[in-house]
Amino acid sequence: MEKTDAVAALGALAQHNRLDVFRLLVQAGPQGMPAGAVADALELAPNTLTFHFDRLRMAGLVAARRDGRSIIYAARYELMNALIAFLTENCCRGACAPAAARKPARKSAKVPA
Amino acid sequence: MEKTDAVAALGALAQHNRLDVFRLLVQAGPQGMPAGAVADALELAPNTLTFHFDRLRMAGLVAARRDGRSIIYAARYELMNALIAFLTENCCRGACAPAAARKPARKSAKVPA
DNA sequence: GGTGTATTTCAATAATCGTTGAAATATGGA
DNA sequence: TCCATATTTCAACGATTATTGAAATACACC
Repeated sequence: MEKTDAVAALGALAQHNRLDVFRLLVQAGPQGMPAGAVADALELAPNTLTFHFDRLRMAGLVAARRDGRSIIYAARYELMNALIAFLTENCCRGACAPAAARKPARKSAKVPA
Repeated sequence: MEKTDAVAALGALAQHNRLDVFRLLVQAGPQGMPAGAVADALELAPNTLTFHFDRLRMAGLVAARRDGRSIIYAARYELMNALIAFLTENCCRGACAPAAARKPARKSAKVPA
């Protein structure tokens, strides 16, 4: 991951509403959630939410697909893991060794339900 | 870690110069680096650097101590690890299980040199 | 085609952010 | 005390950000 991408991802997450949105999607799992459901859950105006979705999407943290009238947003775990790897990979000049100990989250996973 | 703290930490890292500063300190290890050395390494004006140090410090990502005329800044690995834990701990409703697999970086470590 | 729902676009606004320059403060040494 | 170095404070500026309201677009159903 490039530094510019990391700054973009960090900036996208560095806002209360967007962090809420992202964590909601992270918890929703790979199948994602319709925009309207996110709006209801977080009590955000639909246009405000579009603005935040855009920023998350441009940072690569979220993917969108249409399903009928709804647009389904889903977290992109790959990018979250890349960001975490970027933050830890140059740690301590080897004085502490967390990067190797970390296993990235699977890109996608079977949903229990 | 509270959401507000996470937003503060993410916001502190979401800027090119600050991300450079933080990563430089992360790589410098627990003993830290004088402000002037950081300014030289990144070619930043001293007052600009103070501004960024302040933001990193207020976010808890960096600690400062005086040594003679210099002020030594050091990364706070504990907070970096707390942030990573916060981002991953609610992941996927258990669909992927990265949080348990991650070991935090040690708070401080002996420096090889 | 027409209606209702879901989401996005656009324009406007206040608030915050990053950088600069000049001046101030703090420390160590002669 | 006086001087040089290291860092911080302050005021100002243009740029970006988050939110709002009104209008537009996209789709499904009748």
